[in-house]
Amino acid sequence: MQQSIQLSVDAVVFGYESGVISVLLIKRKYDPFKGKWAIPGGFVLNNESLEEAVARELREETGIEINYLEQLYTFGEPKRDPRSRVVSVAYFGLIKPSAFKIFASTDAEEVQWFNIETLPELSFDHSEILRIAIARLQAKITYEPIGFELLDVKFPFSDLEKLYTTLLGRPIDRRNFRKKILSLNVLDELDEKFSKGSGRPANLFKFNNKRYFKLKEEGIIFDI
Amino acid sequence: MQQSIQLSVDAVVFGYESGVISVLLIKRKYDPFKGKWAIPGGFVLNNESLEEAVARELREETGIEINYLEQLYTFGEPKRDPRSRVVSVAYFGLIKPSAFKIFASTDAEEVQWFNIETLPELSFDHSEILRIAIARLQAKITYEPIGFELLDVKFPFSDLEKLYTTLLGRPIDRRNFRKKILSLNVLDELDEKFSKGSGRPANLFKFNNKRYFKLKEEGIIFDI
DNA sequence: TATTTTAGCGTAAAATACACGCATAGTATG
DNA sequence: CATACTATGCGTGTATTTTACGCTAAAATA
Repeated sequence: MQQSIQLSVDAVVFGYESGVISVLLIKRKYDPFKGKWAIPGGFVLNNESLEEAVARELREETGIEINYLEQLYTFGEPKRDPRSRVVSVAYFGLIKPSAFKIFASTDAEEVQWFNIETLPELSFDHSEILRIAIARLQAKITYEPIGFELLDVKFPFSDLEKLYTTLLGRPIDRRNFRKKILSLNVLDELDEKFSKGSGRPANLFKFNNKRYFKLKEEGIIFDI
Repeated sequence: MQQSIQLSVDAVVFGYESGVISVLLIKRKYDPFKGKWAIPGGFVLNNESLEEAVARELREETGIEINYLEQLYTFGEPKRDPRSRVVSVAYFGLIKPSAFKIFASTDAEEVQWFNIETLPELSFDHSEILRIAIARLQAKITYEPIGFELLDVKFPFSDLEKLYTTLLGRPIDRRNFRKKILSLNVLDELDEKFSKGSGRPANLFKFNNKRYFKLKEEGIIFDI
């Protein structure tokens, strides 16, 4: 018997801006689930790798170019797509929403960032995919430094702190957090001050790419 | 253009016995790579889930029944199969080799346990798959208790210790290891002694299933 | 009975995590 | 221009965990 399974890829892209974690969704232009929100994605072409496929679909549907997407999980329940058997390899990425202008095209009627606290109803099993992606994101910050992809190039320390409190969903001791992060030696302190309104102006920091990515590869486990 | 991609599953099954970690491989009966060793696996049927497919292939080719296989990674490079485009979802499992009698059938001409230190040349990109699986196994023991699946029901503490030294590839302090593991409260000490040759006989332990699986779900991180 | 072998307990030192006080450098206000 | 206010950033003591390692116990073997 001939196998008749189709293969797709999906991209869960998270963004962070001033205390809010959001995810990029598209409104589907065609059936099934026409007019409903979904994770960007689509079918893999015969001669492209999975990574090429997911980067292409993301670019086509949302306008976002992302250079690093990590494989999340492969979803293959026989009935997950009402049309036919579709197995989907989900990917996972982080960006600064401000760094890209999003625009809908091809299969997407609309593109929008959604706060992960207030998600709309989703197509297919995309709620499940998103649930797993959010769990991965939260697990990730306990074994990898995160921030480079989500923060501006230059940022005050409090931005990083806020990112972590948001991701962890609980307050952290500012003083101990600072000590721990600085001891990792992945931040370079700049000679620039930054002030937003009242309060003592903060020094700006930037990630030291080399040490940052070295640390990520080593997979440092650090409890916050 | 019609998509023409085939979907397969592969199962990397690790076993442990007296200081040796091994992996289950089959010798391929048909081309491509006829007569070469490979990870067990095969094509997904139209109406079965990925988990059902991998369990079935493993049973058919090797005789092993395994109830828990964890998804490892999906491999989708266009040229990984010389015949046509085949994307494969790889799974990962642990068993006690002694608990099953292996026998080759269907696509397998032979089945055999191989010490992971002395692997033969493998078919397709299976060396790459195995490399990733071994890395996962080694990472896993630092954040999850492992042993239940790999040891006998009743075992002396030194068996667990030996398993860990083997997996970690380095010696560990026996006294501290014992304290750490016992403090997890997943072992029940039995009133049975066990002696293999000279030396003081050891008490036997067994895993307390309930607490063991509870701990696994919580995903305890413990440095050895 | 002495020796060898493996099991298993305890304790001190070092490292790390945790809690929290307070000076500092700006802005806002009367 | 003094005073309050706000957020940054440094330091220090204490609890907890990790690490190192000494030593006794129980059995097989010589």
